[in-house]
Amino acid sequence: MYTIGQVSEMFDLPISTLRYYDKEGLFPELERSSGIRRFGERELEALRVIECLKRSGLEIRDIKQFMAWCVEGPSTYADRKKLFEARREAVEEEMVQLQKTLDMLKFKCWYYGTALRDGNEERLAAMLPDGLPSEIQKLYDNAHA
Amino acid sequence: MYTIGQVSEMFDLPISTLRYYDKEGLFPELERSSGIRRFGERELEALRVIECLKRSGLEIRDIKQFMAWCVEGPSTYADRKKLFEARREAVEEEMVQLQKTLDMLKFKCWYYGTALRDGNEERLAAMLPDGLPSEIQKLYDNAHA
DNA sequence: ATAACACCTAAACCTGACTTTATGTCAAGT
DNA sequence: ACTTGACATAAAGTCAGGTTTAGGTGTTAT
Repeated sequence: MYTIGQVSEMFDLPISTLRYYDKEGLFPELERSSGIRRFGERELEALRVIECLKRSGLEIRDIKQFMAWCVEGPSTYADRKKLFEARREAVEEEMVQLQKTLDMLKFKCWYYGTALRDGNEERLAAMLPDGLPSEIQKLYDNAHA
Repeated sequence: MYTIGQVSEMFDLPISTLRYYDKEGLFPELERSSGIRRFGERELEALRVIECLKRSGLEIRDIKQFMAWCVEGPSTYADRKKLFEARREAVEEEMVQLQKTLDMLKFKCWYYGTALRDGNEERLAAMLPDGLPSEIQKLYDNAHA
């Protein structure tokens, strides 16, 4: 069992954040001894899941719902599975978007590298929108698709 | 040249958001005729860049800085290039994180699919942390790395 | 015994990115 | 003339996700 300070160190999260999560119901079975929170393996696993669901874009209130399902037992397995499937789809879509973003950024890196060497954007302006070197053209097209 | 309403439709952004961007200095050379904003090709390209930089995680105030550099001219090519290189690194790192997140989500999908078929988590508990089917073990390990 | 720590709560505060509200201008259609 | 619709502004409001503050408890080191 760990104190809030130890968990804070382990997960590199401010103590205030852990207390906030607790207040929001993210550790529904957290134990206390004379007022002091005692974090067990259950709460550590909860934190791993919280970080995962947060990165997937889920809001705190929905993470709370998930934690409530965990307490409720086997009758909620289907709900929990559906939640993870939905998050999986959301993250896959997000990665597609990020790949486009990345292509735009790579294009802009090339663009300003070229502008810097040329000292102006005149040659570049003449190449747009489809007279670019083929590797660069791919980035440009993908980013603007 | 387009009105704010036309741009709102083209980019599927609320008019209020476009006015907010303008107020924040994201269209530093935006023209007006008798008080009415006239968006030109310059502003449309600015909006494309804004969406890209926002998806990369950049804040409005830093996007404003970039737009100011664009007005300043060729002397800021190096700054602009550095900005895009930094965003590129940030997005690449974000994709690594998202891939881990995705592996965790896939693992949880499998986990709850199995729990649902079993009706409980007992068999699963016995498999953790390293007696999982090898495909699943990979997801689990990567997610927890 | 007193100071230093680590913990506790409730409530106020903060930030970023918008959105809403209240009010007003102006051109076009009936 | 008057209503409608698109535009404008300034200022206030909203929301998520924390963080900070103010005040208190309980154990340990000097």
